[in-house]
Amino acid sequence: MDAEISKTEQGLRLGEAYFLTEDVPRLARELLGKVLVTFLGGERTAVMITETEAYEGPVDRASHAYGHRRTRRTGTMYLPGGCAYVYLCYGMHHLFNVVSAPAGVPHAVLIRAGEPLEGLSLMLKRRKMDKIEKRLTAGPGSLSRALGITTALDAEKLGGPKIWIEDRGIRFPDKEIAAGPRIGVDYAGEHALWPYRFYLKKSKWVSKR
DNA sequence: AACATGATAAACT
DNA sequence: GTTTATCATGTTC
Repeated sequence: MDAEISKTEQGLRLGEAYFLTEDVPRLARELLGKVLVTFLGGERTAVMITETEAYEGPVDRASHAYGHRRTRRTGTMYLPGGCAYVYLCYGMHHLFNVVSAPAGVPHAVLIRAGEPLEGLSLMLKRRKMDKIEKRLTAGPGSLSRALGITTALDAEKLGGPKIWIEDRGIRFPDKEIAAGPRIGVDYAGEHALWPYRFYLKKSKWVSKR
């Protein structure tokens, strides 16, 4: 079931205040249905967010900022909510997170998947694919590649002009949303079991069922 | 040495 | 179609 959104429709850009909450699991759930837009090199691409994960900084063993760890990489998460945290994973994947909470509280939401809405041909080109299929934008590394997001955007504010998030009024009832353990964080012990991953049950644009 | 992954191939059902 | 194994890749600590 594809979201019905015209190519030219615009939504309300979420401002910094939206991202200042410390309730990062709630924010992760709220971001489902929001529209992530990049405008790079004069070209625009957009997806509707379908899968997210919350990382609760200091108290979360799965977070890079567990125990207030502060390094060159994690410093970005201590910025005020509303900017991008982009880092390189496994040497080749640029993973995009939304920094959350006020300055000094290193919470973040990993955006794991989305439904393609705009700039489909450019997304295909960036992914070196020739037809639209799930793997275009399902999975955090694939999503970033399709949207042109790299570590060059680390610490970039989500107010535009390069990258922002819109509310186009798309809403989902709780019964259409699944919550479960996060992916690929087994090293975090029992914290890996926290139900901090959220996704749309009915969407095909999700990395794993 | 570890790491918030993805592509591919081979061996299943 | 699905599961499973393997590996590419480079920054961080």
